[in-house]
Amino acid sequence: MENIGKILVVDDEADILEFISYNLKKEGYEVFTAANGKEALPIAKKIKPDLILLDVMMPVMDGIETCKRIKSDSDFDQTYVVFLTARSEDYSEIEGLDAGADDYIAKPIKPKVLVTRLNAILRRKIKELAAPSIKVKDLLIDRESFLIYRGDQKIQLARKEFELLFLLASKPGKVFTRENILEKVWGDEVLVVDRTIDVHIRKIREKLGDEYIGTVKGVGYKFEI
Amino acid sequence: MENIGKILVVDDEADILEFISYNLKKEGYEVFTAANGKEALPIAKKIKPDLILLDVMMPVMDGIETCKRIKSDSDFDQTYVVFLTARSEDYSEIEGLDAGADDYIAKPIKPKVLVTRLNAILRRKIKELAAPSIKVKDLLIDRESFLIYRGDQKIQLARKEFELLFLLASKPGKVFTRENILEKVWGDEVLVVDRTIDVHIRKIREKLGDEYIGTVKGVGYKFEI
DNA sequence: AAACAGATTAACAATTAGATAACAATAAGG
DNA sequence: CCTTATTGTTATCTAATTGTTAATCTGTTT
Repeated sequence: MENIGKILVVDDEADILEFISYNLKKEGYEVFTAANGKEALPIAKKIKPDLILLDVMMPVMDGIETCKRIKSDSDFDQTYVVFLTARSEDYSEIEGLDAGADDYIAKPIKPKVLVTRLNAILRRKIKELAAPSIKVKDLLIDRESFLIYRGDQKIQLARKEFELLFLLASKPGKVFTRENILEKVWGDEVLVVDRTIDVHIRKIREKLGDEYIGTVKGVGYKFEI
Repeated sequence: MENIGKILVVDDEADILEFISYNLKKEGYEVFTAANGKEALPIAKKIKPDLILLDVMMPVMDGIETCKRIKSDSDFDQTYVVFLTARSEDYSEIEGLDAGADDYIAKPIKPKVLVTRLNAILRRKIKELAAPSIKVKDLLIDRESFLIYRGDQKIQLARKEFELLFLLASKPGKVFTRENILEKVWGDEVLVVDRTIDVHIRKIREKLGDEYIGTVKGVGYKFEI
């Protein structure tokens, strides 16, 4: 569960703080905590979290206000803000998104949901920050245009195919297990069957030729060096 | 049956404690015991067990709570937690896995099942922690790519062959008995005949040459230093 | 040297994993 | 809303891996 990402959790209730903290740590995140907005800001400044999980209702400085301050600070351009909101206070949902939040999660919090959503958000972020293009062998795999260049030939892959190739090519030679691939390309919200991967591999091979992706029976696939 | 692994067993019933303890010791594990969660934590802190076997229903501090505390402590990142749960309380199964348990075993406990499951779990763990590549003699045995490099020559082994070579090479010079090898490479769920190992050894020798794996008659095989 | 124990080896059988094709469901675009 | 492309599933086929058996070989012991 090698997972990158620092998360700052802000809530005034110690129980909830602990509960969330525990669940996120389990997932492999580095977790920091603060009891209210006022406390949170300096901590955030210091640790530069990838994501801030913010309770809307807090004494001293509420979530909305905190979010506004965060979002107006260019230090936090790369930081996602996710609100925690009681289901009934749907008004805060609106206002929260107005204040610049990237997502919100309703209480009561279910660990699975929490983890899944945050994983999804952070995966998106990581992907955006990832190298925009990879050069391997005679290929240029370009995220910007979602095209594969070989010499002056342009090859168009469908999105999933592209992501899959991109993953394999990100570490040529390394064997990725199907589990690996599912987690990285599909994410853990989705449930797809192993054969699906095989089929996408085949599609890629059809378009590019067989020489790029190798099969290691009983283990997985790799980009051939 | 030189088996690595420290196990802490936590249950309030002395009978069960003794029963489990006896069966695990027989298997070669170092076994420690505690009567409840409160007792267990300091012991766990001290001995750093590889696995904690935790009864769900206990006075003083129940399994779920204990598990949560364990899992929120980074000291125990490398520790597996397995629940013991009466079949009927299937609710605890859910909650237990939520609390971060890695597996659970239903009572009534059958020694075979217990031992088999724990072996499997610990084997997985050991594999995860294993070095990704081994250099011996003129070989580089690489888990990332599942390839053997000799100079700039790449040699592809089938999976079982690879695992077998990897095992032997993980401790060059040490003689592994067939029993050893079966346990580590095949796992004890599977039942294969001894000659199978011989055949795999032969296949490896065919691909790599005879100079790497030595036979110690009446004992087993080793990687020649 | 005969008898034995254990290892090697070849030939074969069983199993399993992956490739592939055809199809179904879903999403995207006009 | 219809059409098309993408994405996902399933069933079948193929090939490689894995496992078994039995004959042979090697070395040891008596």
